Amino acid sequence: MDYKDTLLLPKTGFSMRGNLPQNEPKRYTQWFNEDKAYEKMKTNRKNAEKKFILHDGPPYANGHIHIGHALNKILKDIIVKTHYFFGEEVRYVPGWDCHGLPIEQQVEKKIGKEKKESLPKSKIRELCREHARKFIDIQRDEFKALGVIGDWKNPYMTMKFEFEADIYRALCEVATKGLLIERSKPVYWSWAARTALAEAEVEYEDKEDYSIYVAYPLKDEAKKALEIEEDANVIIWTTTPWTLPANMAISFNPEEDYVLTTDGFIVAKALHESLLEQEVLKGEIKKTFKADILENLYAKSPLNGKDSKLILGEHVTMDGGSGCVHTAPGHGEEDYRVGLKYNIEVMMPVDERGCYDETVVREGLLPDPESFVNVHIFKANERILELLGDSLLKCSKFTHSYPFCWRTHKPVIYRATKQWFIAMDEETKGRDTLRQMATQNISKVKFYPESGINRLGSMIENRPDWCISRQRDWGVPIAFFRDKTTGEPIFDEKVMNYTAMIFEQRGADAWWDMEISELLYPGSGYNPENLEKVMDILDVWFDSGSTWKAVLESRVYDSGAYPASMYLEGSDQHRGWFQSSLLVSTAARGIAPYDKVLTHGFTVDAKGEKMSKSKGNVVAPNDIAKQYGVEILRLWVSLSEYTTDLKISNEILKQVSEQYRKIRNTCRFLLANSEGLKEILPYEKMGVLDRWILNHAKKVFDEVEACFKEYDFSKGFSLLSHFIAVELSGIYLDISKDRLYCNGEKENIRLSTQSATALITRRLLALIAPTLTYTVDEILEHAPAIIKEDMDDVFDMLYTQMDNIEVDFDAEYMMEAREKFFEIIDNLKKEKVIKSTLELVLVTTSEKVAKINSTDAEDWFTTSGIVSESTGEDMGSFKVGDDTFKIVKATENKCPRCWKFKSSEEEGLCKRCDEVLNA
RNA sequence: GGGCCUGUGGCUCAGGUGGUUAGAGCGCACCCCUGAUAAGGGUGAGGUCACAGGUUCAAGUCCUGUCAGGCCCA
Repeated sequence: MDYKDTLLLPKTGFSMRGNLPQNEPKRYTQWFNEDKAYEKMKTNRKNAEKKFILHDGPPYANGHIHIGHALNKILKDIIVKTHYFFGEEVRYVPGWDCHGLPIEQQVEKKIGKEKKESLPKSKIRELCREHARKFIDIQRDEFKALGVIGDWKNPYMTMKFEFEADIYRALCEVATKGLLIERSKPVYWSWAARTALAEAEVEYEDKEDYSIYVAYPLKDEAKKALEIEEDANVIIWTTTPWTLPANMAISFNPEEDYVLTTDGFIVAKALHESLLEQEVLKGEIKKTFKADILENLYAKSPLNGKDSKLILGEHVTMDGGSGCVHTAPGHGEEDYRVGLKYNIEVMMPVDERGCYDETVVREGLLPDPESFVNVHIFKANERILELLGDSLLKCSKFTHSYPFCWRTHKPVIYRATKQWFIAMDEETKGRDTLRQMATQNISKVKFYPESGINRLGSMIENRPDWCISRQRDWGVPIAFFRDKTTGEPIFDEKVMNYTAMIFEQRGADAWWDMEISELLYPGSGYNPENLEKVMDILDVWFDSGSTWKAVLESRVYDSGAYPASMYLEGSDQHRGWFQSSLLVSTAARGIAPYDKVLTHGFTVDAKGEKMSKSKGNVVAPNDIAKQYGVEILRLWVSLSEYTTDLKISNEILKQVSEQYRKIRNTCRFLLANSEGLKEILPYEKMGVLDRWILNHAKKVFDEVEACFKEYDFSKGFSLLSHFIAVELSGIYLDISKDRLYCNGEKENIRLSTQSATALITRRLLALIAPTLTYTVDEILEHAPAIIKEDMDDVFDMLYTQMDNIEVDFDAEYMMEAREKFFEIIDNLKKEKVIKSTLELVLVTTSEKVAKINSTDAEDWFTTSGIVSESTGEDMGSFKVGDDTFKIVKATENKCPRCWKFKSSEEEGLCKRCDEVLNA
């Protein structure tokens, strides 16, 4: 007779394999239908004690998403859900960054430069808007395909009218605090196109230039500092003679040695030899000194006799030239920076066409200055060389890589123009400086990982004033009026409020479309004739830096509150969004916009190298979803140490798939084994093995919970995986089979195991739900009532801690015994002496074993008995402490039903099975 | 070149304030089961803790330097 049918074998509709790539999209579609999942999450936690608000950092609305986006959004989703399944109210409103140069360039590429220039600004902006909208739709679908849940029905976009108005309002707040200033700063300038260029609009090409060494005589004070009477000249080197009229200073390296030569020249010691070889000078070293003794003294320009300040700068290198750097703050980024430090005026004698203007006359920058006015700078080089006369120590030509305009393909120049800045070090209206306030605010933020505070802190400490103006079309205008007669901007609150109101209704396009008279509120008292519009737009970092206001504070979004609980982005955003948001929020409100900042690293390939198209090691999220399933990608995120670089490759994904399979199958078995249970057995009626696993699970789950609450998912999942593989699947489920399969349906011994299984399953599912939301949802569909309770789907789940129950079971001792037992068993099996441990009986007088119920004890080792003495054939023995365990062959017969060797007669049922069948 | 960070078996990760033969899971090899079966179980082999110095009775753990990699600047 086949007794198989009399057993209570596992039964479940939950399949072993998930067919994730085929099945995931269907479930996701249901979740996102009418934002059902997100709405349910909001409803279920209404008025929860705690609230967690994740404020989304906006991706740029251009292109498809890559694996980095996927990591970012999945991690956000896991964190939001972690808070959710632990019982908190959550908010997550995703958003997009829409303005900025890359989109403008895409549009220009599409319609061509000529057409772009002929179209009205509002038309171009409309095309940019279309482009952004198209990619927002694409990316939104791609993010949803990753199972990321949020307010997809009403995401934020920085180009929405209300949003543009709020960005502008944030700017007004900064202005009102007195932190908005105008100053000249050099930018890339295409004289051919008469426009400022962004970094991305510059291409490098070869260009032939002069290489000249020029002598600048020291003034008396400087000579005195050097303790010399005779004349001495600082030698500078430059490739752009035309910038010499704007020379304001000479920079020395503060660390390096400088020398005075016998022929009266001053150069860096490290370069003296090379200058001798080039025959720039002939003298030997007469005196060595550090440049700080010359600091703030003067040399004289050989061109115009004006003072040139001697200053110190870290940017001065020893890899060429003379170690004494010609410094013209109007014509170079580094020159400008060091100039700021020494309070040096920005001289800018070149107009937008690249010609000298009246400045050269007014300031006397050249001899016979009138003859230079309207002369193009590149045509002035030769005349300037001539004017230098004997001061020109050496002149040659060479070819080097030089920035060119990407449209006109003409060389560009650095040219100082008026720009808008947010002042870092201005003490206005009785407040600390922005830098001080921001630094203080950082100290109140909790960083994950903690090193983030150093990174953001040192950036705030060292950054220059924030230049927020751009000379572009696709952005929020710096919409201020300027008084034509005084040149002063008008920061009148009523005027600004009215402008903001217009933007809210018509978008920022109004700034281009409407007349000044229309933009002023009726009865403002200003004369439109005497006003002009500032036509610069805002740096897009200011846009995203304002999202705390435009999203968290806005009534347009159900986004939670300001400040947010957390900002979460890649570590590159220390430079970007974390900083811009901190500065705008601190400037406007005096506080940081976030309580916590969490950063993740970048995705790299198996070798730890960055992904690039040229290397061909790029992994696309969609390919992973199609090959492995989104759950695998999500599990990869949870298993990875995200604070550092994250490696991803086929091998790694395969490994993650194995882990997923283990989790899935264990859950399957858990479901199958708790099937049919009506209610949880009271703890005091449970068997010792069941009490042991409950006790152990409690310890593990508590620890996992603590890890997850600190966002340490990889550690939490390691603990969980270990528990699932070793104690749960490896031991407990294996040793429970006899009790579950062979005993009667209503027997306590069976109900006890089922109860422990159900209690563990509920918590286990809630712990993995933030990561494997899809899988848990699928599990619940097939879960028996005792696990499912009144839940409709995964979103009804709530994690609760397990009860603490005591157990009189020395797990460490019993584990050791089990390990030693199986060491011997392995040999017995390999030697073909036995096939199954059920053929064996253990003989021991161990007190620790004696106090355990004998059925539980034999199940622990999966043997047919544990006795204190036996006459069976000796198969080996082992010791735990002082206790001896002897392994012997079972002397009774194999029960055809339960396979234990406990039957008194051949082919006869054992006592237990007999009772079960005849009950 | 500067700032921040990372480097433990094939893979993913543990290793408070330095202290026994460096741990785990996965993978791999071998074996068992066929009543979780495109599952389950057992045993085992894998590590110069990137490298080189130093501090110390003692260093994966502290210090210095080098190399490799990442992000951000210049």
